Amino acid sequence: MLVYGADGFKMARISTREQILQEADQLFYEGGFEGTSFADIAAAVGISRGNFYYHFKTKDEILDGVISRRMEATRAMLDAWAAENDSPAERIVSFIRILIDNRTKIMDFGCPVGTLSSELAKLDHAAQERAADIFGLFRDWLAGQFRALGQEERADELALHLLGRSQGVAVMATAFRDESFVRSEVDALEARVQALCLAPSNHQPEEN
Amino acid sequence: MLVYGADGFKMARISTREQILQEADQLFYEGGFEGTSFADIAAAVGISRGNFYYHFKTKDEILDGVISRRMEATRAMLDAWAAENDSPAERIVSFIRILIDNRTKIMDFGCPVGTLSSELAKLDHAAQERAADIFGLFRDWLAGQFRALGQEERADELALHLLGRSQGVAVMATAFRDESFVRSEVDALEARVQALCLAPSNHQPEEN
DNA sequence: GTCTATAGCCGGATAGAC
DNA sequence: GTCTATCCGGCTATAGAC
Repeated sequence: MLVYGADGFKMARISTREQILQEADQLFYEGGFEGTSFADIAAAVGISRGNFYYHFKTKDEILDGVISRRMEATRAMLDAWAAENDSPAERIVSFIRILIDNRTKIMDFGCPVGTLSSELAKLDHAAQERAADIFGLFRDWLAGQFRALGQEERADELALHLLGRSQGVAVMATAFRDESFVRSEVDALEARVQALCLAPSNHQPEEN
Repeated sequence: MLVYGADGFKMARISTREQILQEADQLFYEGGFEGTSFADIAAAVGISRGNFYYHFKTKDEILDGVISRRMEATRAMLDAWAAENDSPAERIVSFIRILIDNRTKIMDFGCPVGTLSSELAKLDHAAQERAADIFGLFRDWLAGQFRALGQEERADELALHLLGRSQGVAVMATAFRDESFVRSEVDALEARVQALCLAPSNHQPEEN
């Protein structure tokens, strides 16, 4: 399928399959997996439902593709954060800042990873584990940064804690549709990372 | 509808309406609102689908009833915690402990309040605000306890923080199906409350 | 690769007998 | 209050023409 630029001139060749995954990714985020129908995706892409099945046999196949796509995107984002920042503390702060950068969407739809994982858990869906693997990427990457900060022993614990904190922020921001809580928690988390920097060898006090 | 006890003798009269709400409450928690059909609820109650509509005209009406039911249950639980414990610190610890007491269900289905609120947000459902009001009950009650602990200024902030932490724990526990993280976070939160007790007048250090 | 047409099922919702 | 029977629409999925 050909996709034309805004000037109607420059054009890029994006495979229909890729376009389906792109739209499905967004729709699954904004409307949930169950809440999104084939018709919704087909309409967003601009193809017929019939054509759809040429590319994906079942809805689960699309979900699988969407999760793979998110895994790839996550890896790329983590690599970029590592490349853009020299210190592990700055890298961790890059992670924390996604809460600020994406606050509007988070208030409307929550965290893409957390909400998908929770929905699939309730559906008792086989792909729930794969969805949680996206959390695994963040967890391992964050643990690596904490190790580089000198937190050898507690690296994984700190990574899980930070992931959990960010999930809590996302859920509360969605529930109350309030961004002031996002900001105060982000400030507290950033202060925490700074404190770990200054005294890396033992347990750290934390303000919130 | 008559409900017989295990001995087949003693019996209690529970209205069908109440029984529907009871089953719907559990099914919405375990399978999600969208994931639960009228047929599911009717089967759980043991009535026909047709009979159903005598009690509730629409699915949204059931949701409304379930939320009201949860509000009532929450108020009763908060009152009980207040009655059972003399100190505000012990009351707050009662709240924290629900993560331990319900850990098995939380690992399977997450937090009933958080997951419902997130699902309704994605569905852009009118009842999302009412679902968040359940959080509001916890928020206000916790803030009251923090005020009693001498945290006049930061009472609401601390309440929101604690609510968010518990939501983060629930999401991570569901994603990784791991309860060790639940325990370590609960320990950290309890220690935090103790610290607030000992030095109530200023910002508190926190271990996690 | 893309379309139209359609099968077959299941969802919410209604009518009316008992 | 409870039932059976039924409508209608949307859903996933398939068949086959172009």
